[in-house]
Amino acid sequence: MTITQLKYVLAVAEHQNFTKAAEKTFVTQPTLSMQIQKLEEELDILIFDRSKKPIELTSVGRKIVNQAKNIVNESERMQDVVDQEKGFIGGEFRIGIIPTVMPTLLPMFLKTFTSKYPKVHLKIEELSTEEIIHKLLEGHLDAAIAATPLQQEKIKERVLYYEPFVGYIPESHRLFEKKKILSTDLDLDDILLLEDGHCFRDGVINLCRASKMAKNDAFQLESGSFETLIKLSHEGLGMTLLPYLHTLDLSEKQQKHLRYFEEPSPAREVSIIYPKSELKLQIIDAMYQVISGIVRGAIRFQDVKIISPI
Amino acid sequence: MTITQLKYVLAVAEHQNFTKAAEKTFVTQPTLSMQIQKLEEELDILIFDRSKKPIELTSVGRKIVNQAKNIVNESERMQDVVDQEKGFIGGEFRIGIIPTVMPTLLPMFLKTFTSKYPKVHLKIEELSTEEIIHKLLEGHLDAAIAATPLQQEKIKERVLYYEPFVGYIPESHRLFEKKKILSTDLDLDDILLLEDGHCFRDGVINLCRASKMAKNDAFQLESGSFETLIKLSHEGLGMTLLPYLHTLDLSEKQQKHLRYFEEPSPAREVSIIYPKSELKLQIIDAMYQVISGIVRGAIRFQDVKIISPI
DNA sequence: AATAAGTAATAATTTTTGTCTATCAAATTT
DNA sequence: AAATTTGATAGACAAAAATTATTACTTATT
Repeated sequence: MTITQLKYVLAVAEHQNFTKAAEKTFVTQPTLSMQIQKLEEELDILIFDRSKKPIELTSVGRKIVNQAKNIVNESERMQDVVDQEKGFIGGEFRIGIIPTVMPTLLPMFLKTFTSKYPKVHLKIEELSTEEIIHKLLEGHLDAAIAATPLQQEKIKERVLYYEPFVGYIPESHRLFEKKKILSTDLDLDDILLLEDGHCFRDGVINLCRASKMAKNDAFQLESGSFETLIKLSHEGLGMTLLPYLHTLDLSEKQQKHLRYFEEPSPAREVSIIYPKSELKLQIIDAMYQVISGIVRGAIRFQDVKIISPI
Repeated sequence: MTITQLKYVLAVAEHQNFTKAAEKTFVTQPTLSMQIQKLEEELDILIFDRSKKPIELTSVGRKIVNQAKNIVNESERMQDVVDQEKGFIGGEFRIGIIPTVMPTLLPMFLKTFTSKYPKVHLKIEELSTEEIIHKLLEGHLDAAIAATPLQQEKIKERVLYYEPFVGYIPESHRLFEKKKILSTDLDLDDILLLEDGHCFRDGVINLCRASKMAKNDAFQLESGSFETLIKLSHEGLGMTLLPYLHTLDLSEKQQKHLRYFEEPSPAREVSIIYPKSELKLQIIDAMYQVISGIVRGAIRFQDVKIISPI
């Protein structure tokens, strides 16, 4: 059994076709046929059911593919181990970002980062906190940006910035006339929330819980984007809360609806998180430096009270 | 990079000597030299410091060896995956057993098991619960026998038997005259305990805690074996508690000092535990059958109250 | 200091393996 | 029925891995 053979198996399993898999692996089709046959012979099982069109995995085949993924994955980390030691900043870097951070933070640092570290090939994915934790632990991500603290034993956190919550209040709302708002002013029943799965939603709920136990009505409008929430808010359906960086993109007209909290303002903690194995720590360091440098200009320091995202 | 090269690296790292490693891997020494050089060239680092005698790993080398272990380990599991599917019962089976179970249970089932499943090559290690959990998760063990429940997310448990605690009371002791004892009779301050690290010790402490919060004196005799505890007990240093199976080996004279608990007797739950990946499930099944069959004859069913081992 | 033993690297050679081109056979599509 | 797609097979060849033989160096031993 060789790593090459396993890669061939993975390619064929993915494309369900020897010829296409051969192209992708830059060898000829007979090479794949023979090497896979050799592996099947060695293990004394059939990995593929070639009678089906397109080709299918056998039931053992599926398990073998899983194990092959493990092996190939681990083998690809060998180069990371070496890069780590050399202090080389480059190679593939897979990073996950939660949806409520993605659109504001990404444009801010992406250009700077890629021009400063051209050898790093970024692969960015928008993922929920839950998916991020899972993928970090499985080794499918090198790092992620998420709201913290997460209290995950095998994941390290490095705080990038504290992002205050800002109220967005429609003119009809009871809080519109106030200059500054307090967390005790909030009532979960008239706050528009993001849909389930967003940790910013959970943060808001925690914030309200902290002041008073507001009952969550069965019927409540929820949306996947802040833009929609703002529009719904204008329809008089209630106020909403935005993360500070999002408020920077609003029109002047919209800015008039913003109401900041009295200090200490409730805020979310946004961190770069990564597995304790600390592979690619140099790239993580580099990204930390770039992002915190940029955000330092965008968020003035203030006294905040961190709201848990979970 | 090939799996073979990694195996060569591991062999040299283990023996700190190319020639010996070559013998162990059944190739000639130049083969190792060349293949390892090739790998070093590919990764563009030195794995071994050949100037030292005996040869040493470089600092990158150590990390590479770690990663190589991962890869080789995973690759060796491929055969397990296949065996699993074929229902083949054989191959290497690495099992860990806690010290307080080892001497009583092992002789009971070992003969039966090996004669029933001659193709299984058992590798048995005596380990603490902590070490067992660690090794199971790292893939260095296929299964283990330990006191449960452990509430480990990634480990499955299958109860083998419930083993009552039995008091061993010296003649001078206040409880010697009682026919049956109660957990409320116990006082941690006059019970001889195994030394730290044994989960049976923790079980006893939990049992006493459950009845009353006895203060643990600073000076307390502790030992690594029940045999010593019994001797110490005879010296009038206090009573002790034994797991039921241990009491079967005692002399008639010693048996006179045994005092059983009123039902429901406190007991420990002993289980065979294994990773959720469930490789080698057939062998685990087989072992479960053999052990629980044997123990069924040795421990009569009774009403018990399980004491947590952690 | 000379010699022997041990150890890893190197060179030359042989063996094995991986890949390629060319071709075939079966299945699928037109 | 013909054409196309797809995977298996055969033979040739190059690359890679392993072997034997040898060298260079270090460490013990006399």
